[in-house]
Amino acid sequence: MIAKEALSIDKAATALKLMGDKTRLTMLRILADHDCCVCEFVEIFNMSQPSISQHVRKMKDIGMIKEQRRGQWIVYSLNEEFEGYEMVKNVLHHLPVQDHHLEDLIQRGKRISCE
Amino acid sequence: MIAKEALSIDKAATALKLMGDKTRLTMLRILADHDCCVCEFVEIFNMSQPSISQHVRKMKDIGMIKEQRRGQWIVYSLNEEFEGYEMVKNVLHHLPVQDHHLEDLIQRGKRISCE
DNA sequence: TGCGTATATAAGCATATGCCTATATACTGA
DNA sequence: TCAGTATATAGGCATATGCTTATATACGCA
Repeated sequence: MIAKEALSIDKAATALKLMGDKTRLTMLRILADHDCCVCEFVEIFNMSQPSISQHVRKMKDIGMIKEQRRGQWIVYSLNEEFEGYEMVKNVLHHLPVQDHHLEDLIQRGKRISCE
Repeated sequence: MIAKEALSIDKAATALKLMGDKTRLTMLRILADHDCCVCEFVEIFNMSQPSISQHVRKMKDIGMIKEQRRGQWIVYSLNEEFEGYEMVKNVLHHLPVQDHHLEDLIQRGKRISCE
């Protein structure tokens, strides 16, 4: 693996730095199982909407996640075309499932995206 | 895997943040194959000795790498006891081998550690 | 014991990061 | 077209980060 599809140190460091934030890392772990929109993240993290938007933007800017407009909402998901996708997936597999956040959303009637 | 040996988001984020720096990530990729001491890193990165020491210290502080005094030198290596060791190893496997740095060291007669 | 080499720590500085509030833009539906 | 909801951007602030130089500490050897 190492030789053929190795990711450059630079690109990997950029991706890892983004993953090194607790909020973004949790977002990514959620996205590994469920697409989400910004307003859902706002509910989950109890954080201002602009803060969430900025986190999302950073990950979108490097291609780590992708967006898809669905009516009024913009739904985000992991980008399988991302050069570091395999690495990201690998990392996320070491982390605990974050379904409780989604279940909480549903209970509060705040779940938007339908998959 | 996910359930049993999952790393907490907090701990993973801390580890990933440290890996998100190009210098430290390169160090780790080197350490995946070879033990190294601080003065070798100083040569490799062409950076001040205190800067290298600080990078090393951060990784040592969270247990990601370990030290072993060998005479005059302190040799660093990946810590297999580190809770996130598997994740770290996994990430490093996605990166290109950094042997050229070691070969360069040897050519310049600056290689210290013997393995 | 004292010099030379290796490493660590302290202090300072410039830049990066993450959060906030205020405001702009985009889409939906009446 | 206008109100309401969702998202993005701008600007500001406090803290974190990475680097440097200066200095302290630790070890090996004459």
